[in-house]
Amino acid sequence: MNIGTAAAEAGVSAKMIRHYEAIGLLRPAARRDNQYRDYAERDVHELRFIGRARRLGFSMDEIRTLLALWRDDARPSREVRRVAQAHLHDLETRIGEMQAMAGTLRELVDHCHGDARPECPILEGLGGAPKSATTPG
Amino acid sequence: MNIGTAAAEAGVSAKMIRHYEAIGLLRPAARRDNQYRDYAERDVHELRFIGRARRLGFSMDEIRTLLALWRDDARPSREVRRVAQAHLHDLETRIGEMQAMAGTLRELVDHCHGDARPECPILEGLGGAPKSATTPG
DNA sequence: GCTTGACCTTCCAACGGTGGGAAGGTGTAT
DNA sequence: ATACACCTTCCCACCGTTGGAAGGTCAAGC
Repeated sequence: MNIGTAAAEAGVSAKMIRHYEAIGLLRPAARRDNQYRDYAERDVHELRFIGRARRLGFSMDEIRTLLALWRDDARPSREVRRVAQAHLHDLETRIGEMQAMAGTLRELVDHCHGDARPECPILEGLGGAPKSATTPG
Repeated sequence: MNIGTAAAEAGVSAKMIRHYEAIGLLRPAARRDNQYRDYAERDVHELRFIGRARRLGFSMDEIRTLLALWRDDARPSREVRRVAQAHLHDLETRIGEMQAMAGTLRELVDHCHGDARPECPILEGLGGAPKSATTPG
């Protein structure tokens, strides 16, 4: 199966497949006489694994680890769980940070009239005084 | 004031200040005789603006727009609000996507025993069948 | 045959935002 | 004088992905 077909079946771009191979995430694909990469069902399976992991936000390094565990029939599920949980924690942290951003931003947006007048709490919030001390009385 | 001092006061790295200048986000800084960049209070003010906007997740392009509006005393607050709201929407979308990721991941993690046994719903979830059709009965 | 178009190959560069570091000049304190 | 902290410009790296150039190959149609 050509790289394009494998890509379509796995839900990953051909470009990315070559990239994954280049960075050593995947073993070099088999080649036909014409140098075309040749993929079998099990390769597609692996690519699909990568695609799903990416879609869950795992980093390439994490995926590298997960792939190794996946290939090892005797891995302890403990190790897989550890990787996944670490990433989940990471995700939750980032979500929290973004929610804080969004909260602050929403507050600013909510206080802005959004009309033709120049007064704008958003810009004031961004450019305002750094410390609450030197506010003139 | 030297770039390091300005950086410290504004909460932005000196490296970044030079970068912002290089990409045209900031007007070229004044130079002393020794070629050192020289910053005044109002420059620091501007840098602080950028730093805050970055911390709220605005892109460089959005900040470029916001800076222009900020400098224009006659801008309609409507325009500022539009930019901020668009970014807020963007943030919320991304938060939603990450929450979806986290939700799926948590489900997988919760179903994994996480012990010495190799059975692992996490890997099964990542590598499992793509379509519900060809499941052998 | 010969052309067209879709596919494949490798290689190189870009994005956004930040940081690291080299190689050299300058300021200041002792 | 010497040490050290700071400044300058420059180029490179990260991450994951995409785009394109320049060329080879295959399958179709006429």
